[in-house]
Amino acid sequence: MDEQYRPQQIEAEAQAYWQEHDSFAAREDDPRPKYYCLSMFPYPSGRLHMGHVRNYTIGDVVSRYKRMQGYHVLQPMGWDAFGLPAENAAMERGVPPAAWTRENIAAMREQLKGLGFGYDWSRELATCDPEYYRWEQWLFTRLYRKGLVYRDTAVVNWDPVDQTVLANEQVIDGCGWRSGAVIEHREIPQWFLRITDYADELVDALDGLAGWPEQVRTMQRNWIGRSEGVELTFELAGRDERLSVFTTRPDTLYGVTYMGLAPEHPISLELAEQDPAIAALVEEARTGGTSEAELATREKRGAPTGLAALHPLTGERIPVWVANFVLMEYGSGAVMAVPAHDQRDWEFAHAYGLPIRDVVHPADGSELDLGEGAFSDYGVLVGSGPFTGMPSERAFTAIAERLEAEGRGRRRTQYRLRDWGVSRQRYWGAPIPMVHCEHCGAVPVPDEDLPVTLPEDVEITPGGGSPLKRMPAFYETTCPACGAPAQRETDTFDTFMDSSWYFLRFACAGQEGAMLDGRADQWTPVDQYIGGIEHAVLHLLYARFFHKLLRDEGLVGSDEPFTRLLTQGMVLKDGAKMSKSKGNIVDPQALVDRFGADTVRLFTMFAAPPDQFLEWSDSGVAGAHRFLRRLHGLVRDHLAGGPAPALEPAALSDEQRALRRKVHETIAKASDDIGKRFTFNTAIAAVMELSNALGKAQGDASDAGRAVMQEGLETAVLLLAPITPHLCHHLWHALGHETPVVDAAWPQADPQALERDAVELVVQVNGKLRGRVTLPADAGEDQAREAALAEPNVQRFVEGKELKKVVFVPGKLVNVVVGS
RNA sequence: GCCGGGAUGGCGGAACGGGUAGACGCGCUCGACUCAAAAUCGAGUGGCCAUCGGCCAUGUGGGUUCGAAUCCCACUCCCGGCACCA
Repeated sequence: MDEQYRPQQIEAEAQAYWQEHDSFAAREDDPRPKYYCLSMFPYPSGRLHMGHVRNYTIGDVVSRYKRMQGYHVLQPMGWDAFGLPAENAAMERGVPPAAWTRENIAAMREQLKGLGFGYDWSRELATCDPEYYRWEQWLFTRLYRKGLVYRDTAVVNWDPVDQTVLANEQVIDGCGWRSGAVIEHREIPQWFLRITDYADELVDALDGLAGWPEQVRTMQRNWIGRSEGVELTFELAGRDERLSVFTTRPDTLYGVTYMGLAPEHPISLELAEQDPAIAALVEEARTGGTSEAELATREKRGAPTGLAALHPLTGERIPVWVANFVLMEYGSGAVMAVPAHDQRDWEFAHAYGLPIRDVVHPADGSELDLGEGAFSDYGVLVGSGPFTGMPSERAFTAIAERLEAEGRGRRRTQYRLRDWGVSRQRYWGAPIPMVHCEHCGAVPVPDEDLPVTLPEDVEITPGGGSPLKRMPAFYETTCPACGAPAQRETDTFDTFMDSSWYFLRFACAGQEGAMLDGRADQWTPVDQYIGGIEHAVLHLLYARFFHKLLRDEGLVGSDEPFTRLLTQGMVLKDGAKMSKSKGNIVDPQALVDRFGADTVRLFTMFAAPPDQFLEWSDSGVAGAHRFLRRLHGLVRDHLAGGPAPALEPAALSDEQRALRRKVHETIAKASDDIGKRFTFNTAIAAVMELSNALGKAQGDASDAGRAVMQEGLETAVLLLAPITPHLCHHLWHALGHETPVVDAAWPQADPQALERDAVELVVQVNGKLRGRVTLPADAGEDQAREAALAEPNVQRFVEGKELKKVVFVPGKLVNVVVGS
């Protein structure tokens, strides 16, 4: 064995071994139970960043651990290859997006291999491959025929200078990032998927996702936002139109003191022609970014219309205002406002001096104070005509029934979730397989004409919009239905479409005749999915939706795609997210080159539990490297003594027995940490403790001592094998094993080795630590109490005081409670 | 603004169903080796007082409990998502 730890050499050898033996190929005919471990595939931006390294190290550790546990593991990798950065790079460097993307993929693939991740590369895919996106197009045409796809208008960010649609991230403070022009809202026709048809199932099934973090399930639940309420209509005095509003609080109906209209509402637009205040609101609503965050943080403003709505139960005249916080896109663009019982309505009423009328009082009879804000809890109704005195819950039903009986409203379930707009006015994405014909309308591209291939030899210019719109060779076609000249759709799919089913395609690699085949159900659902918390809602919701669409197409048998989910935290440097603009980027490749992949993997897993932030530390990396060097040295020094004799547990000294207990405690701890809790950092800490203990025992050259050392070193190597696979591959061979560690079994703790004959109890007086006592492991409460009270320092604090009680926690502590 | 999360020594973190706060690592200090430095190895390391030992301490302020980093209430700051970044 080499005197020095040489990671470059060791890692090259291990990687060559895995490649030569095809160690990570997943085969369908393997008899072992399957385990599908999936990490979110990357956008090929050019180089791996620390977030990737962290994500993929977690996935690889889980995969290798499961493999050692006897599972047949599928761990694939691919590329989420469509997206905006490729178009930006094309503009900046004049390289076509396809060429730029494929170069990036090649570079990043090499980086992943250099990190030693155990992927089945034979299943690699890139979403920009026509053989991938053709099936997405195929599915879209199926969904179209089923009525799950429709065309409607949607608002986009329009840059009037660059004459192009901008993404939300390209809008900064309401202005275009390149042109600086004030963004305008434009309504354009787009394709939508009816995700709302699946809203109930998507929200109900969350309860069954026991392997998902509660916070992600909560976020998805809130995102879908199912709420029960009443839709009711208000007549307008002197006009034919009615205002339809939705409320989740019909019990507060008698507290309505004004109505709110969205600035884009037809009535607002009509009044704006006469009323400058309303016109200003309409103008403001037409400009600036369209993101919810941007709209929601605008200062709440409004203007009176002079119109009056008639209360559906009392006939009272209620003033109608145009209010910029009412969104046209949700519901009907109108709301009823109850300032006493809704915080936003309260704030608006305060700002404009509108009346606040309380109609619900706290159920416990406490005073209602509306001076600081609204009271939005349920309570008991007051001043509500025949409903006065009812609790909110009963009034909800009673008022809803009354409105239904009078034909002025109906109960309805509303969702915050909106249908999924999948059209993008961009070039670098999968073409939407539709043809627009003057005679036949929108016609899906027939199966035999798929894929609609994206032309790759293009020039992207700033402000030019999608080059597809300038390519007659692409868009000029004939109608598949009537044969007349027609135009192809030039919009492309949202890239979330691409990433919503890739995990299924990995299972069916190489299938040319269908989107999926029987292998999909053999491998999926994914047993463990790992990725960033930033995908908690959108990607993970869309993927769940797609899985159900594919199920209903008969392509998969399961209801949900991901059994367990691990959401990993971000990698920070100096307390901030790594970014080019902050100049705090750490390049993983430079560290791999300097310390080796094992060091980078070890530090990444050691520095924090996976779901928390990871604060980057250069000296921490050096520390991880030192540990590996010490481990290498321990094995080297041990082997210098020749082969170790067989272990005879009965013949060990007390010290040897204690060391061996440490070995088996470490197995128990690391197994729990890695297998159940995913706290790799504490598993590593435990192995470090073991390694420190082994280092201290190096002087013991007796047969029994060397046998315990051999067992201890083998254990350390096995426990670290998923985390630092290259070094462990090397050391495992050095320790005398013919078969590679990647195929070794995960060690089991020996219950006999774990036995102790004495325990230390902590003694507290009134909850404060005052001493410790050591007792036989089988000592009972009486014995513990006696020993505790006899402890000299304890006596000092108990002396002369009334003994009130003694709390005994077996194996842990004795708490003596005394009077003062 | 709305939804979700976080805050523990000089730093990253540990404490797993309320029971020894600070495991493990980094950094720092001292010592060994060396002409010297680096590397390596050994010892120490929350703050304050001290002889055994004590007092204080887990973002802030309250509460529950024999006992709270952990549970409850109210806040502060930081972070993720908000539907066209991926």
